[in-house]
Amino acid sequence: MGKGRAPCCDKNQVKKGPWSPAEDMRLVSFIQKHGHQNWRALPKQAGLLRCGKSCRLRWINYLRPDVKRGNFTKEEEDAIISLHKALGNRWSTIASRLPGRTDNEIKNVWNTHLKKRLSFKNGNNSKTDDSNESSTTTISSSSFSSEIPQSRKRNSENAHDHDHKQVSMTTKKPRTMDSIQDLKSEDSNEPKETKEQKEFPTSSNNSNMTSSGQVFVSKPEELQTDPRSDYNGHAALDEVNKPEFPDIADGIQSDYDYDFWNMLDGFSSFQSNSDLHLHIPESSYSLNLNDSCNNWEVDNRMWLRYLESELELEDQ
DNA sequence: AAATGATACAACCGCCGCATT
DNA sequence: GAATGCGGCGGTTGTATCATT
Repeated sequence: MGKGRAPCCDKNQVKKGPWSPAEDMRLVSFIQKHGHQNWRALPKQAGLLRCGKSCRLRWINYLRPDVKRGNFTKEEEDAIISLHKALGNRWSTIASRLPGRTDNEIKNVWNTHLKKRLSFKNGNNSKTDDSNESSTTTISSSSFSSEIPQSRKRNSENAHDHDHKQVSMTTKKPRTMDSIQDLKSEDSNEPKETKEQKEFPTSSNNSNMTSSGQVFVSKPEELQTDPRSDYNGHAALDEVNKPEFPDIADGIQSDYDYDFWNMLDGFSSFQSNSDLHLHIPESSYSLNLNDSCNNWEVDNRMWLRYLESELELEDQ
């Protein structure tokens, strides 16, 4: 290979930085319909001005239906610690043992909490940070469980007019995920990590996908939005439905209203009512794609409709 | 109230390994 | 067997937010 690798995408033609809600919706919508057999081709097909890798990453780390967010339990942390001891920085392998957790997230937790905590425990109380950490050791486990988050929760009133480029990074809105988590936790005890993880060593395999990558819908609640900003939901929905997405790089103002998240929180009820396949057991993976396709397409439409109605965006 | 530092985490980058041609 | 394409992985960076001074 003397020529070196061709870049995976034309860096000048792709958008970088945080994902806007509209992009998220578009990606979710596309994957729900078509799966993700080819990441490289996906952005084009979906009308996204993104690198395929970026799409993949966004999907795996954030938009996947079964991605668990926040609320690292003590057990999970302990598992990470012991797995890291055994495996080292093989985050994806570690992630495969922790259903719903992504390698990226685990990596972050390790780097920001566990590593410090361990070094402190090991007597490396090298001072400030560690002592800090010690006082917040509760944090590490519960930092993700809603104690700390309180403090880190975005304050919707603080709206400065930030460039929307930080939307997703800052719109973690982690706690809104709790509602999902509740739903998910219903079957979180399923033998996921046993069979699945042996067969599917990578973190991406936790998702409710068929072998072709098609996905049983979740609500795009995972969408990162900025509660501070005044999101134009209609625009986002329009974008999703548009065949082309030419100006996504600049055209989408990813501004959500904080209420939007509350609304999404409430969505769980809708979801359960509508039999949305938020958390399909592994056995469902074997379902015939065509059979399930229509169902979740309908679900998807239902979700969009619900969203529109909640946003009062229904066609008038 | 403002400035500064620390923290958290989403996203990017580059490399590697496998599959295909 | 070599070249190429793609997905995946791990390390690192950038920046919003919170805490402290």
